[in-house]
Amino acid sequence: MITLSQIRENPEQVIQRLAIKHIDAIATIHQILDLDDRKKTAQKKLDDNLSQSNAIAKEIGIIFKQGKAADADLLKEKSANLKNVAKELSSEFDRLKEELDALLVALPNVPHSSIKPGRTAEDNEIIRSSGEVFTKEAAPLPHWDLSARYDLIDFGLGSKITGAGFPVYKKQGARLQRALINFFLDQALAAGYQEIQPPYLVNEASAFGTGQLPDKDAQMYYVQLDDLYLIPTAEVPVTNLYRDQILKVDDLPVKNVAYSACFRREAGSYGKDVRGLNRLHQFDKVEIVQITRPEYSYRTLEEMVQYVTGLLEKLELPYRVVKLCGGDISFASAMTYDMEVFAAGQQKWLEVSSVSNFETFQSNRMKLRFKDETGKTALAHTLNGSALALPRIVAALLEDNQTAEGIRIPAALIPFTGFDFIK
RNA sequence: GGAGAGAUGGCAGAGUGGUCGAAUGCGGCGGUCUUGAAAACCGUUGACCUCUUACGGGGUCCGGGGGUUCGAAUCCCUCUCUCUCCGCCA
Repeated sequence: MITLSQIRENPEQVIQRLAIKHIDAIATIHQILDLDDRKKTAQKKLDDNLSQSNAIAKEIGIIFKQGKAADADLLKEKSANLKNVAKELSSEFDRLKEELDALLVALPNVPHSSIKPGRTAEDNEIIRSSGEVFTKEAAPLPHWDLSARYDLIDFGLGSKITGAGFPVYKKQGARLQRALINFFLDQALAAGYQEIQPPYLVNEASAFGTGQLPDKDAQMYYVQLDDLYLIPTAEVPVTNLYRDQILKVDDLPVKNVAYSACFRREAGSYGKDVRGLNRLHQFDKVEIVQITRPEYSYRTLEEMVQYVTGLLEKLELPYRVVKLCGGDISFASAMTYDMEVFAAGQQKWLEVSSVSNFETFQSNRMKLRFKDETGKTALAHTLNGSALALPRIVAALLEDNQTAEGIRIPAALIPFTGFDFIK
């Protein structure tokens, strides 16, 4: 969530930036400032009251030690009166604090100054494209036809044992999937990331920390019996590893990579690009997470984009880098780049990675701080990105490398698959 | 799932209901000594909120929440987590 000091220091700027995300925050921001003032006043009153009570308690302690217990009665009465007042002051303070927090938690992150105020994905800015979009076949097939032809993925079987959106990978399809996971992890390791294997279920505090709660609770599967959420991305457990921590400067940057299955309910998205692997309830993803000092976070963001496009180049996939506009950027993000690959069979660009800088939005929620060389503590910046999401990569690999004889495997992947052709 | 024990500062580990934000040790930081380092010695070392231009105050925090009391790290209730034993089991 946005920090109070951010709002106090420059409320106009916060309002203007939120307008880029198409949020009219004028009333809310003024309400926040007003509540904050009232909260402070209430706190001062309460603190003064408690201070008096503390003094009296100490005095009574001394009297007791001197063995003059009877003399304490008057003070006791005085203290009791103070306590009655304190109760009211305290509940007033709590009420204001709750009201204030509720407003703060509901506000999305302030976008970076460079973010353009577009409405939809149509308005996103294409930063760069990798060369030509190739189509070797005259009439390339979509991956769902290819995976049926070569028996790689069985959607019907997944529906039978679970439901729609839970495909079963088979034979070379399953091996390709495993090869990609290993390839991505090895690449990340070589780039200096530390490997993590996180839990796939998280508690409420974790889901809140990265911003899934309370905003996107309909997106997560919830296990009611144990009050746990299935992770929609490894970002949630891997970032929350550092919740309530004060890191040393030497610990930064934290660079973690994790493979995990991801679970998304995708409520409300039925009928929209849901064919084949395009949108699933369960999918595999390798995620990179970084925690940096504020002054380095945007450099890190660019570096992460470079890293991800490097992967796409090794996979020989045509891609483009898209910078999201205000209307398309997520609740928690200050800046996001999407990487898209071209799937020849569908003649469509598919989003395979989303790399974001959250600045202090997540770290403020989870109290993730670092102590600089002068001994001052400050909120760290958090970033993450898919590197990469498997299903759409598989879709593009199948569609873009199809030939009449079968499907070619890119050279970089062959050591991991153990085969160079799908027949 | 059943029975028991526990949760204190970066770590280890004391703590009688009263001046305890908390002994002590280790670690960290600064200094003395040294050509330099180590050792030794001395000092210092939590987070958050808030008042004040400043100097400097006040408040909260001993796993979370609630209660008893003039006063709680210490007593009571409750939740969570950890450990030990038993049961079940990949």
